[in-house]
Amino acid sequence: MANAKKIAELLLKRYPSPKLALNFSTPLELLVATILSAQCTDARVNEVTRQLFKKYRKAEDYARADMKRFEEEIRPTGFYKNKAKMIVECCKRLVEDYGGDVPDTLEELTGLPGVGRKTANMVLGSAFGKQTMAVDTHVLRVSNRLGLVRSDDPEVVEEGLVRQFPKGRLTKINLAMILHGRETCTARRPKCMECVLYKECEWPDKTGR
DNA sequence: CTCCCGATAT
DNA sequence: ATATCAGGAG
Repeated sequence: MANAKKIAELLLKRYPSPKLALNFSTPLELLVATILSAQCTDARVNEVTRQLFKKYRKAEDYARADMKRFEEEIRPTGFYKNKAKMIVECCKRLVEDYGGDVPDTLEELTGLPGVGRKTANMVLGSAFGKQTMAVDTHVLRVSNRLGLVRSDDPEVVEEGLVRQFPKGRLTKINLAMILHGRETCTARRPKCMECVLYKECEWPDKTGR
């Protein structure tokens, strides 16, 4: 079993104040941006939301959106028909059940259309200041390579990481892991030689490059 | 399990 | 040419 305490310490030293690369200023904006980010780079999401957030400011705005127009507005993020439907349906529900506000519990968030566990944890952690571990593709990969939790089931990884890391720093560690996965422990050609976790890592395929 | 979707790195 | 990119629904 990998040394979670040591890994957390090194990770936070490398990323002292890690933040999401997604641009947002409200829980609703983060919710929309996170849905758009599925299988898409954060840079592209930010390009799209820069325009989108000027036009759609409240859940009511999305709930009333013209589907065809909205699909075109988010098209570059891919999966645009699904995402458009998810966001609009989700916001209709926000209006009907939550007075247009974004709820702040895991149960309520995952009950919304288009909102899975990863999206819910991301919103809770970065928009509501709660301590959560959102397991996306980066966290999944980094956790498995390090040997922290070996599973391809995001929920299993989440529970394992929550158990091993200090509760009060979960969100920071979460964001640091995401940055580490994006910049260093990349899916293709990870930069093992510049990795601050090299000595803690149990991955057998560490390239010598 | 498949499908949704386009762009980019390798 | 193929894997992958801040996933989730049916």
